[in-house]
Amino acid sequence: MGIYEELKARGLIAQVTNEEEIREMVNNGKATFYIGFDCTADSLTAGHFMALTLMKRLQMAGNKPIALIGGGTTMIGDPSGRTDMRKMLTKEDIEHNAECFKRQMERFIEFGTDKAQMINNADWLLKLNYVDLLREVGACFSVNNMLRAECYKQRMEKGLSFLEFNYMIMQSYDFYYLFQHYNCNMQFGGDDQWSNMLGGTELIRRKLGKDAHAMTITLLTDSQGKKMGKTAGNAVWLDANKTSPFQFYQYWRNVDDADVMKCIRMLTFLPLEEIDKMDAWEGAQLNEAKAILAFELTKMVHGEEEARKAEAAAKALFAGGGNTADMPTTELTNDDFGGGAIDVLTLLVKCGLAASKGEARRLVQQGGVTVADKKIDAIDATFGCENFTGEGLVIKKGKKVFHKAVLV
RNA sequence: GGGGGAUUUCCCGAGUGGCCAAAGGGGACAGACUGUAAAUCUGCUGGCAACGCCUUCGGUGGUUCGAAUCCACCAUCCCCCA
Repeated sequence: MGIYEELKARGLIAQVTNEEEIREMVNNGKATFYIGFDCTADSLTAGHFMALTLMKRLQMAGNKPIALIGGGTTMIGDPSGRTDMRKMLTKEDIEHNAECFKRQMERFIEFGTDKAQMINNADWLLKLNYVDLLREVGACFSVNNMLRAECYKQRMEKGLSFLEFNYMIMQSYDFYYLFQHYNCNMQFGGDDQWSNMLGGTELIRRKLGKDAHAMTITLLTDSQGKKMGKTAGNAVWLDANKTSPFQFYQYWRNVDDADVMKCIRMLTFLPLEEIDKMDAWEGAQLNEAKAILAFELTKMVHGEEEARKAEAAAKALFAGGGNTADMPTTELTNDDFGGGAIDVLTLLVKCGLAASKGEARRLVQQGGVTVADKKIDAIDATFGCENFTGEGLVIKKGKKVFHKAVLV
């Protein structure tokens, strides 16, 4: 089975410009493809992860990946799939973010002369001259067509600034540029990028009379149709400081039944035959599939050791037992124990388990707080400092949030 | 450039002088049930030294005993005409 068939079997392919030609290219390692990453934050997210795995898969099949850091396009802001305008980032922020992206990608994909390349589109986009650009590529775009593009649809109601309207042109220009200077003949991206990507192939055809290809990756959505990789509106980050390996593990450990197999298929590198066997699993057995998913992904992102730790921590917490070693910990000092003791509410706030004392109070009143295996039912409960020495005290908020407080 | 409309708590959205920390929904969080799942039901959702006090309804000033609500100016966005 060729890589193209494998991608298809994994459900990764959403749309392609020309299936026959693309299959031929990628299966024979003849593609030099790029995926763009706009640096809107200082860490990649679980959403980018799929693109990274795709890069890796294609690289393993002999194709040459180009990771394009969007130092230039981020200055504009992609309006695709958004209902509001992105916050404008400063140049300094963008450069900082680009650096962070670079470091994370390097850990994951092999870069080097004949391997993968990393390029920043700031190198050419920021130098563009407005009038020259208008004459060179502006003439090739039909505003009528652009307005019909799916990526602008949502914005026709709420308003679209001229700045963002130009995003498609910038992205198209990238492809045009890479095609000429890096022999890049294919672009990959999320399915929401389809119209932007077609802008590129169209530009190349018009300007150079040559064919370039585009393929989109199925967006990873849950059974409700929402994009995955977010918890409570916050992204699941690949940076261990922003989302700890344990939290990362837990995110995947807790996906819906309906989504596990899809995630395993799309995100892990487990052989397809193995996955096909797992397809028959149902009910509680899916719990095991979730553990596999979580372990595999944590291993890829944070390394095997961290993955084992996260797994062990999860087992210890949910299946009973002690291991508190890898639990998020708050260190308290004697100052926190004014009269030799600390009250629950303050403790919860100190540990970041509640944003305010009011919230802490609610948690306790609703029976959501357990300290050292005892449910706390009084909001005025206090704990003496002697409880926090040594191993410290384990605080449990709800069913899944564990935290440890120690006196130092 | 001219005319009209909008801006409310995490989000959507009611509220048009006191009864408003502000309806309703969504989301989040917690409880029950479970498999660390979903669905369902319940509670809860500004802060605090808490039957009270403080901060919030785009911004700044003003009218009033009293303003999310009225007035003025500013900002941002939308619609119509150019």
